[in-house]
Amino acid sequence: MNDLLEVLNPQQQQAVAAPAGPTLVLAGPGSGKTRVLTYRIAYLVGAMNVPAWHILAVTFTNKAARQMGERVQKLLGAQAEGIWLGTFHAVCGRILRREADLLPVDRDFVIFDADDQETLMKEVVREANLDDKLYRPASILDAISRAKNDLVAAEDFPVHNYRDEVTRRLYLQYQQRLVRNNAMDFDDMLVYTNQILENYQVVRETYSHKFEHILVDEFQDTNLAQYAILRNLALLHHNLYVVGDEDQSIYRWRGADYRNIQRFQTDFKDARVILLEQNYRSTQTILDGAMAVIDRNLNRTRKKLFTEQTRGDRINLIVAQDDRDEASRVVSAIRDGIIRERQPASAFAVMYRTNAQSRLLEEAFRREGIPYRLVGAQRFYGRREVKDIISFLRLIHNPKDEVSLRRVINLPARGIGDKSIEKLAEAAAQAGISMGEVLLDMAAGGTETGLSISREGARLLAFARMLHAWRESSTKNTPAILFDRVVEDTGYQNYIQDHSDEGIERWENVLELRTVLLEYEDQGLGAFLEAMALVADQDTLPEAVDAPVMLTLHAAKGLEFDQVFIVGLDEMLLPHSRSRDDEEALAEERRLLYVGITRARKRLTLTRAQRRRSPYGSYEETIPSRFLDDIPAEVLQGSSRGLPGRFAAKQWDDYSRWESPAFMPARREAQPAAKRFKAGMQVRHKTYGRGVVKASRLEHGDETVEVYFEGYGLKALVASLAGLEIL
DNA sequence: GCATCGGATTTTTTT
DNA sequence: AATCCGATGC
Repeated sequence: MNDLLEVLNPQQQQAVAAPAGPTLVLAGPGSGKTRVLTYRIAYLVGAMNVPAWHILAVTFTNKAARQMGERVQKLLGAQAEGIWLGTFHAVCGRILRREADLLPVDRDFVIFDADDQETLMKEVVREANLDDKLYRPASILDAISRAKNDLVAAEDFPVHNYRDEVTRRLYLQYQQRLVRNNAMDFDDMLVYTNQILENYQVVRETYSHKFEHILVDEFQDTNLAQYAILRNLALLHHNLYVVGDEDQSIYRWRGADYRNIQRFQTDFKDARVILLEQNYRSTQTILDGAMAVIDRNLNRTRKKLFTEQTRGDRINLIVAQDDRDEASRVVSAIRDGIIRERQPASAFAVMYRTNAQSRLLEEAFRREGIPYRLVGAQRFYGRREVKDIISFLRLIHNPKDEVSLRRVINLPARGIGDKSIEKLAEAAAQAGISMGEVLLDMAAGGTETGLSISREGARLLAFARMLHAWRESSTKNTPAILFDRVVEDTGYQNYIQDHSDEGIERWENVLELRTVLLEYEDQGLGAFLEAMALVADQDTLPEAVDAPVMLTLHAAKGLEFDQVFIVGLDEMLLPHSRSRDDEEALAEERRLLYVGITRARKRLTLTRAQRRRSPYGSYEETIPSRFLDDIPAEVLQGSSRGLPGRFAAKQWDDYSRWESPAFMPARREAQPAAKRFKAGMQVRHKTYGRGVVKASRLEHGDETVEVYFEGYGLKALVASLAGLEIL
């Protein structure tokens, strides 16, 4: 055990070997957080003799869970047997299946993903005779989700205006529908788990007795529901060990509340607090840039990140002509790194704010013939054909799943249209059972509903018999055999293979799904479906592939790369336009950039484009991200910040409301009426040193000077900002 | 019941 | 630009 501690610095040792009791580890980026967590687990088992099955470790993403699992396995081997380690949702799923008797749904409940939720909500809205333009299902669901994250039940939904009143009604309806579908959504998993812990003393005691030690990663991203669960689980032993960094809280929109860190310290007065500040990842230059960005945020504990590494290269700034140019410059920089500098391709990562930004990058990579890895985005599991097949399987597993039933009952087209489906729905309503159950009843020869006599009944009956046969098959055969039957019986291959390239790709996806299914031969269909619902972010490519990675800033959390490119440092993108009038949201955008910057080990490149194709149509001029202003010139190199556009009078008017007041002063006053510089002048710049003016022009009410600096090359500088000294 | 066409509508991040 | 929705015609 002692050699375990030897490789750690004093703070890490203190954290790993902390005595039992509530503990809060505030860990800056790259401070060895995951290491501390895994070693802590090893320490509990090895030094404190805690059996692994008394330990619960919770993470946010599957990626993090997998990573931690592997490391713990390596440290402990067989001793790790029995530990509960997984995402919040996976852990809750496990508890809920075990305690299903206490739920309004049965053990075979399915988990509705965002698509399913929207389908269901659309129906609820329509049923309520409301306009789905006015009450957009997505936005209603958003409100409901927020309520659930705050543990607010439908009955308690606060009503301040008419819209709230409507939302409340829809919330109530939606919950009812979920139960009727024997389903729950992601948020329900947390809400239900907390409910049974709160309401049933036996359950609470069982689990809080079982989990002597609870460890939580990314604690700053917990929402109230998650916090409540943790508190209930830790009730008996109080051994809640949480690791987090408020500066990396980036899931506010999902209900995360970094104030849980403060809440924790209030609820557990005796909590030990340990600070990890030494960074083992990045160069000091990168850390300086990161701190300069994050220090602008208020209400936080200021941390001083330091490293023993060298200063390293400056942060590179590329200002591209337009977004396409931006993508190709990033890709050619990566190509140079791979070819000229002989860096492994997987040392590079490109990060962006929105998934949509990956498209141009993909195209650029393809133009250069460089293979790449795309994390998340147009997810494999989101593909239509994949969802189709999963819907069949889900319906077989849980016939009450009406969303799946409606999706597949006429797929491929078998003459069952809206009319027939409505008849079926009516029959179900009258019999007081679900549509799927009506079908199964029909297949079994039941005449209870009298549906099978009518003309459309014949077609329904045919489908019903198929469903019935599949159900039989599912109890006797492995999931893969069932899968084959479904595909064959429905003629699904012919349906999607329309001889186009796309059709072939679709079919390949179906086959790919089958290979995933093979891994669940032993665990069964239920486990497969649960994994499908919860493992949506899974990368579809094996990690071993040596290729650059493209991913969102959100997906980048917890990862690190030698060379990081963050693209799109423009207003509207980063910070994103949606956060424009919300201080808190803006602070979160800043944290997002901070997370991105601190992923870099050796080199960091920030890029922006002067023009961008708007998602709507034509090109639009951009404004440089306000965050660029915060990075001190001493740590930057490359293009000028591309600032001229920012002060163009016209744009200023359009976008002035964008600027927070604190950033506005001084700069506008400095507009010169005439040129101060002309070609040939010797000047001095505080970063670049001595240079010769090549050209100067008045632009957008400011003076842009091109200066040639020894060792840096030609730079375009804005006179009012650059602080050029004429020699 | 189904296919096709045209018009309207796109609001970020993920378990 | 791309996708979704609805209306129309077969």
